[in-house]
Amino acid sequence: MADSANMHSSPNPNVSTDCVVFGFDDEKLKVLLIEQKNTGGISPQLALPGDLVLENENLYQSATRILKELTNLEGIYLKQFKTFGNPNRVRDVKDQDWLRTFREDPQARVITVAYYSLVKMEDFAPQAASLAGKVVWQNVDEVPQLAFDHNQIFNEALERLREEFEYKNVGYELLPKKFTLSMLQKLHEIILGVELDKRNFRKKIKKSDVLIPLDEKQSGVDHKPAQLFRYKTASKSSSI
Amino acid sequence: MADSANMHSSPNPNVSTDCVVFGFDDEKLKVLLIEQKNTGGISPQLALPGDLVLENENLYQSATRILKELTNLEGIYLKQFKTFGNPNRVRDVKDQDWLRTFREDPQARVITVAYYSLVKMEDFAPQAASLAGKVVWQNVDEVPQLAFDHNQIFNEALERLREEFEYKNVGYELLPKKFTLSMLQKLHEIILGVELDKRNFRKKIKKSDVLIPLDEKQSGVDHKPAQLFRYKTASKSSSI
DNA sequence: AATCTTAGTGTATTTTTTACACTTAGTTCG
DNA sequence: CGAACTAAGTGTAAAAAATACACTAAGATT
Repeated sequence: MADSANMHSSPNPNVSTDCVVFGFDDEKLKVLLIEQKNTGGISPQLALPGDLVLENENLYQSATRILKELTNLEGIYLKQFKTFGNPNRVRDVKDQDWLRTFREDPQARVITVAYYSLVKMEDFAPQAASLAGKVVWQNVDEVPQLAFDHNQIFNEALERLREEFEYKNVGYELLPKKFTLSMLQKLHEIILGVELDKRNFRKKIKKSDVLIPLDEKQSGVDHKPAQLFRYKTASKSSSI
Repeated sequence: MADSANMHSSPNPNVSTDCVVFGFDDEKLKVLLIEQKNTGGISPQLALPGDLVLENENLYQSATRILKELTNLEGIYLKQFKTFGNPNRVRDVKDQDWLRTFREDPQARVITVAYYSLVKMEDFAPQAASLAGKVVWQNVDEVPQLAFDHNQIFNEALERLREEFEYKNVGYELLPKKFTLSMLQKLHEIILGVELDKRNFRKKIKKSDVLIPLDEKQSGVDHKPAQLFRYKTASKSSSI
């Protein structure tokens, strides 16, 4: 089947993973993007962090490795949400291979498995590395045109993130280990774009029974420190 | 990076799609499986219908094409739900290549994009074709050991199907065009494994406002014919 | 005309969700 | 060291949603 173009090329597609990392501070929901290293004067294209899957890693390992390599972020729970595989989603784009360390087969299409995540921005300080010249936190409502079909991937990730917060009523493994109820509430407000009542929110969370109170309080704040919580680890095997 | 094994093999993975087609009659929820053509006497292995993605089709096209080729089912809405890519999920298995028309690179791993669907069994009559020797509707609570990691894929599909019915309260594009409220209720009961109250069910559906009553009634029944409905087509572009 | 089968409908009770305001613990500043 | 500041933490009443429950209606079959 199909002996196309160059000699040693197989028809097998390249497979990559892309990460849509959402970050929140006390104001806005943002998304982590990377920027090309040496832009020759012209406006640099932004993209989601992503790269090809290696031969001996599973998809989740690939996503975490690549995120670490490009942005130095580690210890983040990533959730697979969709695989994008239009035949021309990457192949057509000529001069944007800076986003991939190495196209195994430059003739072949690229199918990408997309993951998303959510982090508190102040707990993580991404640093550009490898092929990324720069990393930026971009407001989700001000995302410019991205490389490839990354706008589509981003949009679907945002949609899924919001669904996750509406149906299940908490963002499960998507948060740092320890957090306060106010942080959690703020998060819901930012993501869903609504204001919530403090007492009702706490009632609901309590009843849903997904949090465990820790023997520990917030520190380093100039007011009454809040109780810290963590999620009950249902610990879904996230290794595929 | 990795110049492994045989000469013309690239490290690019094979990519396939697998379909978990759920069927319901008035009793049970079933899943469509295929069986090897010429089993040499020994017990034949069952598997989900699936095969490699071709060079110039997108993933959704691939899934529908393969489903048609193997089981002759057509016009079914398929929903992508997860991609499975453990490095050894298929490579290790020796004698089961009957499930793939042609392994582009027999050395390389196989990453599979999984879809699920739901059909009313009487509206569709699957027929084995191509490499499938036989197709069977298997009760979801009596699924035997399947090829590869297909049990895992099946289990996750079932989980997702049930979630879909709990959170959104209807199975959107997953059903045939026209149906009665009793059919829809029966479906919910079968999928969720519970009994529902007729009046309350109708109240809820009515309020959720996802159905449109048609100018048409059921025919061919020996009792009062029921009103037919269809879904409001939000018509999500399902082409990727 | 009588019988059979599933369609189709309303109300009272319980549970869940919402709206709403004050006290408490710790920090900072004078 | 006390006063003032800041966010944490808590309960109750009203509204809305979910549940439990049983009969009449329409068409087909005898």
